[in-house]
Amino acid sequence: MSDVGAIGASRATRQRNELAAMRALHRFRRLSRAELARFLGLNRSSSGHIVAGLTQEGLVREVGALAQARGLHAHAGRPGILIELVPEAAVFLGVEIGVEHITTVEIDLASRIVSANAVPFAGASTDVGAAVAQAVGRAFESLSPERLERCEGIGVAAPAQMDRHGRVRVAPLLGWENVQLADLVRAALPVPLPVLVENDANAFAIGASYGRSEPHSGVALFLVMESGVGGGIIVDGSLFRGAHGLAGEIGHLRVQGGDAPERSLEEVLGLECILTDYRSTAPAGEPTFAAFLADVRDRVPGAVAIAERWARALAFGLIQACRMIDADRIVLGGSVAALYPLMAARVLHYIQAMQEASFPLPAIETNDDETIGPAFGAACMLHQRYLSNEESPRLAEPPPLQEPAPPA
Amino acid sequence: MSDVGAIGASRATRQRNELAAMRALHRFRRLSRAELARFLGLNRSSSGHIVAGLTQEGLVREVGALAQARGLHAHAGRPGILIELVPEAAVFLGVEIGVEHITTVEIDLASRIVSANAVPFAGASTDVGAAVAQAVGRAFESLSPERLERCEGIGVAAPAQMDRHGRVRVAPLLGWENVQLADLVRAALPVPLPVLVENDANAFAIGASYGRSEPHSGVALFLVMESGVGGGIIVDGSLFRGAHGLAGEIGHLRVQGGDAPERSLEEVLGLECILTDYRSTAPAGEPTFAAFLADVRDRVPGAVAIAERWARALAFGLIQACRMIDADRIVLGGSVAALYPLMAARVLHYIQAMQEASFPLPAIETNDDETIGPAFGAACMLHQRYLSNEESPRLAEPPPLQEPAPPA
DNA sequence: CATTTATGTTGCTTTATGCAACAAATATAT
DNA sequence: ATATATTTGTTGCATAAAGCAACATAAATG
Repeated sequence: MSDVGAIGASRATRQRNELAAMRALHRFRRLSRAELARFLGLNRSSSGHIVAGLTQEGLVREVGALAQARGLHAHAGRPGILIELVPEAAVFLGVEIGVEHITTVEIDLASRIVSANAVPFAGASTDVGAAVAQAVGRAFESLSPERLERCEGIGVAAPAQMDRHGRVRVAPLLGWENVQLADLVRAALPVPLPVLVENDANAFAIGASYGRSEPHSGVALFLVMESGVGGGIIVDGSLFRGAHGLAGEIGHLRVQGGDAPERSLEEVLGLECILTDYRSTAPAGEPTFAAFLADVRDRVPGAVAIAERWARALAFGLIQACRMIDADRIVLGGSVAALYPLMAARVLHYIQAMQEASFPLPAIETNDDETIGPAFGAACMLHQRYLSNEESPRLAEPPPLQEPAPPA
Repeated sequence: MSDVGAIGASRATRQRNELAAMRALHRFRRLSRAELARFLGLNRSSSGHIVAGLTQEGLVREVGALAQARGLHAHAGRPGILIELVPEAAVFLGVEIGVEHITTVEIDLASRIVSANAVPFAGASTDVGAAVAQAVGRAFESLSPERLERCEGIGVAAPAQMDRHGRVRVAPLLGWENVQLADLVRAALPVPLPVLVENDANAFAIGASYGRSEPHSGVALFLVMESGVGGGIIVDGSLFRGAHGLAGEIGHLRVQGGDAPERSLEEVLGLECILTDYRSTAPAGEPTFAAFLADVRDRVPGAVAIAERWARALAFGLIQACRMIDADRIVLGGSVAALYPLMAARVLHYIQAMQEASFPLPAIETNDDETIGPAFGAACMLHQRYLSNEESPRLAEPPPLQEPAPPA
């Protein structure tokens, strides 16, 4: 049953407040008990109790006797003892099953990357079972027994349409269809663990928006532009999946061609289209994307024309998207995103030309943190779930062992 | 500060659980204490305490000694005493400031319409202050003193872009610009009350989706097609506003014209476009929409051609929208929606023709409940807020009066 | 050095939920 | 009709979490 908003026994209240405290510590890295109390709206003594409990569970600790903000805006008063999450207290795994690679990431309780890894993988020619086995195997390969014991879940990202129950409707790039992916993953685990699966673009969006100290309150659209174009929408810090997990799939928008028949935006914005066009322009040898970028930078007319077309299509897509979801922040990722800085002015020009002035313009950035990707996002999903109230693995723990009451 | 997930003192817990109980009673109309306990995940005795408290506050009552489901699936066991909300316990007002009318609605604690009213109004030629004064005046006009005392808020809907602080950026149809609408409304109130303002399409969407016993879990897109075309998105039962309250504004999508220059979908789908085209086709006298509908029904070629163009544009718009927000339910409202039943097959045909088979199709309905409109939705917004935990007016009440503790 | 200010801790109080037991009211079986 | 089973509503009592107030502590400030 979904959350109906009721609070149960005292212990449930404490559980909830402990998780709220941990979320606050995750967000702000370090807080004194008093700051925590203020942020949570609780009494200082309650905050102290909660920290004591979490400390005993090994989930938080006092950071070396460091004290409060000195220097600028120095306070009078006794400095607080800063508390932080114990990073080693938990492990979350993320895997991306891509078309060409399997990428694995391990993050800790502070949602920081402990290790990351990528290996080549023949996605299109591997059947689901083998792919999952290989991916899960990779994820657990380098996990020491102690960390395995601390593992709180694994997330799997793949270029697939999946519903909220972990069933894959169809994954054209991998040749999957109608697969209970979550169950397959569960079956492949060395130990029972919480499992989440998610579309790769959605996972990317989560990863790219997770853990900022001030979660963007608004609507952010994350695009991943490679051969295909995927997208994910983050609303007030959490993923908007849509009814079937397809929200934000901007790549399938119909693009208006004054000349050609309808095409999907993906066919215009994607790497393949760019390289095909580039090949016909520059017959010399190898039409790599890097060479194309260089040509655009050097203002080679043919390349510039292609880039111009790209910019116009991107502008059109972003406008259509913003009409619907009213995003105020757009983040471009994937290798093709490198083209954006060269064409930013043109894209903005087209955007302004195509819409009335009263419509608020979103901020457009490129994602330059290369460590962030679907695998990281998949791990973050587990991290987020672990720190959330609903269906938290911790809530599913057996009731805390109590010493048998001494006979009175 | 937004909700950080922490729970305060015992009294806050009770408050929260009381509200959860009221939400459950709103959703299911009548529940026994035991059913309520099961639904909330609380103990039966706790449920009893909560019901006792709410009864004393006059918010719920036992419905005449009616008992449990007899007849089909009859139970053994003592029948429960059904509890229901006391409808008269609260009043919520909703007003729509339209271009041609001011509509007012009064609903009760069960979110049922107590009274509704509409008067002609010259929206475009009235300044904001006068419009607000007139609208608020209308809303309170027929409210008896007792019900005024029970009034828990007023919602105002208008065809305007507004942010989440109640500021209107621009409202072309009313000639407003940069107005602090919420403040104006507050100033016009006879007594201080919670105020919410919302875009009319968004308010319509809330009204059309509110109070169903099983809130649609998924994404629903509500369209209002009149002279203009507005839209609102409901996700799992609550409004998705977007970053600036513009989400779902499908009317401003760019439509691909094989022939004409770019147009907004509104210009193609709206009443005006239809009537203009119709006028040029049927030169005889008065080109009303009703006449147009009749002609379409009679298969008059000129009218059918217009309707066909309309169906194609609608299909295009819906597909673009569903690409972005992945809706699984679409509800068409406004007077133009009457055209849909005649063209449903064509619209579906175009939709299927325009997208690949793997994309799940949304269900499309027309809204035929004429009582539902932006004014009702605006009132529902207040109702929803009243029963929600965040910023509930009830939480802002002064602490319950306690008899001074008898000196021990 | 005294003062001010803020932190962390410690008993004690308040209060909401859980539990167990019981009476009440109905369906079902004998 | 009677007995049994089942479910409901109520009532004390136990548990436990948060609030409150007071106090010792530790720094900044004058």
